[in-house]
Amino acid sequence: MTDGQYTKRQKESLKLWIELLRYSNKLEQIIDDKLRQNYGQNISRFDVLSQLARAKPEGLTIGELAGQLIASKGNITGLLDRMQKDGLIEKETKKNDRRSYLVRHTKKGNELFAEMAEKNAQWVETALEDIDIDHMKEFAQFLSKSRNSLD
Amino acid sequence: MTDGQYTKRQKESLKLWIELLRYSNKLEQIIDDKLRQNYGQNISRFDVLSQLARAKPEGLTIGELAGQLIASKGNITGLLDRMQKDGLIEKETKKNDRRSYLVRHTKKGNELFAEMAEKNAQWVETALEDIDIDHMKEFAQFLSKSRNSLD
DNA sequence: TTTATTTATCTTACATGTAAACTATTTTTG
DNA sequence: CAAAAATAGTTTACATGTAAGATAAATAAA
Repeated sequence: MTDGQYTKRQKESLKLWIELLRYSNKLEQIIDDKLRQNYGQNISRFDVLSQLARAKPEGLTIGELAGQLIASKGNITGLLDRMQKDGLIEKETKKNDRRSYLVRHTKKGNELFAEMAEKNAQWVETALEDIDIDHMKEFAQFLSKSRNSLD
Repeated sequence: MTDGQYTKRQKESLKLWIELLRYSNKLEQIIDDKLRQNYGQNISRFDVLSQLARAKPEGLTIGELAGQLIASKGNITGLLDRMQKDGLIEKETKKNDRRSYLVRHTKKGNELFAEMAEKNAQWVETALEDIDIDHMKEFAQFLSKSRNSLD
C-alpha cells in the first residue's frame, strides 16, 4: 500500500491521528510515571479518585463511575477491589436496588487525591510550559468541539 | 484542593491535558474496536506491523522496534511471541551479536497490514470528517512541535 | 587476559484492559 | 401475577502493560 493510493484528505487525517497518538501517549506516560514513582498509583486510580472527589457525597454506582472515567473503560471490578484493599475507597450496598452499590472515597483516599492533584497540576504545567496560553485555550476548545462529533 | 489554589496557567494546562486525554483515548478506542472486530487485531499489533512495513527488509531488532512504537512500550516479548504464533512475523538470530535477533513481517503479516492500513485510513478519515483540512494541518504541526519540548 | 561493566533481551509477578458468558435483581409486558 | 426482557455487576480467560531482577553475550578496563 503506497502513499499514492490515499487521498489528500486521508493523508492529512492520518498525519493528525499519528501526531495525536504520539503526543497524548507521551504526555500520559510522563504523568503516569510521576504518579507511580511518587505515590505508587497510576492514572486509572487517579482518574477514579478524581471522579469520586467531584461526585455527590453518597458516592457513585459502578455504572455512573464507569461512564465518567477517561482512561479505563472495561472491567473496573478488580481495580476497585484493589483500591478498597488499599483503603482508598469504600462500598455501600444500595437499599432500593440490591444489584447495585455505591462507591465513594475514604478520608485517606481523598487526602491522597488532594496531594496528587496538586502535584499533577505542577507536572502538567511544566510539561506544557512551551505552549502559550492563547494556543492552549484555542486547542482545548477545538478538541472539546471535535470530540462531540466523534460520537 | 479547590480551584482557587491553582494559577491561571495551571488551570488552562489542566483543561488542555484533560481534553487531550479524552479526545485521544476516544479516537484510539474507536480505531482499536474496528481493528478487533474486523481483523482480530489491536492497535499494538497494527503498530508493530506498521513499523516493520517501513523498516529495512532484513528487519529490526527488539530494541529498534521498541524505540519506534507509538502505543506499547514495555514488554514486547509476549506480544511478538503471539504474533509469531499467528504467522504475522518471523525472527532471525543475528550472526554478529548472539544476544540480539531481527524481527520482520511475514508475507501473511504484510498482506494483513496492507488491508488494515487501507481500512484504517478510511476509518480515521471518517472520524475526523468534521475538521477542515487547514485546521488539521495546523493542529498536526502544533502537536509535532510541542512533542519535542516534552523530552 | 581476566575482571568489571554495559547491552539486549527475558522472566517473573502482578496490575490493568477486553470480550463473552453468567448470576442476581428489577422492570416490562401480556 | 407470570414470563420475558432489561439492567448491574461479576467471573473467567486471555492479552497487554509495568517494574524489578536475572541471564547471556559483548565491550571496556585493569
